[in-house]
Amino acid sequence: MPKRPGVNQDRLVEASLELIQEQGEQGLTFVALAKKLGIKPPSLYNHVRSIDDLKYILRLRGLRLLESDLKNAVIGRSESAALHSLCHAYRHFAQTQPALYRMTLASTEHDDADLQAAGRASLEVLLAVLSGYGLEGERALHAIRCLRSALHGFVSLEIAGGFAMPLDLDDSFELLIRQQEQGLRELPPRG
Amino acid sequence: MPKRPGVNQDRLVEASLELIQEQGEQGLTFVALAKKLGIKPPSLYNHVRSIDDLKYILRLRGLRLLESDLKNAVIGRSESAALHSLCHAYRHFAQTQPALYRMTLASTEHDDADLQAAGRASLEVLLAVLSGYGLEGERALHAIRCLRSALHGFVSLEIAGGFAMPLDLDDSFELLIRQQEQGLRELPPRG
DNA sequence: GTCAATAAACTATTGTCATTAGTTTATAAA
DNA sequence: TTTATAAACTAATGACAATAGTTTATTGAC
Repeated sequence: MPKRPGVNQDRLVEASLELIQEQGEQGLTFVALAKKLGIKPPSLYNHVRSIDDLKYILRLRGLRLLESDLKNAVIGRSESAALHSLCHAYRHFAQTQPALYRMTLASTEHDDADLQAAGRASLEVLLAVLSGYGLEGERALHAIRCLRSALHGFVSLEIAGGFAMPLDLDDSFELLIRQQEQGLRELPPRG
Repeated sequence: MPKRPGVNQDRLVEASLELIQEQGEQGLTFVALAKKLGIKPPSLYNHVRSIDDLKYILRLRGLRLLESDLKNAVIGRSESAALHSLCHAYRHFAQTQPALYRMTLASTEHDDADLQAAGRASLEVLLAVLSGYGLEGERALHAIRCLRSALHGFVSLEIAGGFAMPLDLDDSFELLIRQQEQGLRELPPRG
């Protein structure tokens, strides 16, 4: 029973993604969004509860897109091939949608169940890859934290312009992957 | 020739740090800041050019504090001891001043020379530690990028609440350090 | 086809910001 | 004591999110 089939939440999210793609997260305002959709700002409240609600929706969307990309990257691959493909997919996601990536990883008090579930889904993909290295249980979870840290750290520094030295970024990233793989093959002893 | 020795830029920065410590970056407004200082918002423009200018100043302050902490952490230490101490200092900084850490690493179009210099200073500390591992030149720079990525990734995920699994974070961080050290001792071959 | 229900748009308004312009005040030096 | 000026002030503007209340268009029942 849709009454006026103009704007719906999907179109709203789509337009929001375009906005942050063009102007970054700070370009995402109800004024700009309404203009892009051809309606007045207050009408947006028929589709989202608030601008924070909209950002939450985008965050969730980002997490799910990322998980989808990661899953596609490892399909039909295992061990080293899977790891490399996954790492490149992760970086590619952040490079092509930097604003969405930033929002996805933004901290929030809104620790929602859906949000956690979406995050856990990506974790499952990593776990599957690590099982190919014979890692399971707590050891695997600790290892995943290290891998996630390296990936997130690299791509967030990269899209923030944090790597200033005139040195090939692809080379650095390849080294990072090799180091991670080495860390998985021979988990260093305590000490 | 100070005319009215009330608020100056140092007190302003100090109050700003308290504000973001208490309420996060979004709690940093000229209204709140002026109230904390006992003046009216427009008076703040006698000490900073804009709120973005203030955030730039805080970013710079954060970078310099971080560098100072890192430097102190490695003084009188070398190789493994230096690396461990440095990593823990890095994490400690982010844990105790999460909002400032977040701002420090925030992306900016304001790619200022002072900002770059401050960032490079921390890099020098890392370089000094790596030289103890026999790493120099481009190899050292690539290795630094990996180390920075791991550190930044871990602490930013940690302060964002990104590690949801019920698993000791200190243990994960220790593993991360050991993996990084292993990566430095035996730089993995290409392929 | 008419009409009631309602989703989705609208107008008008409020409150919170950052920011600017112009004015007053207090201090330091002459 | 006077003067220059840094640093406060008042008043106002414009962007934004958000709310209240109103209108409009479409759907579905009759």
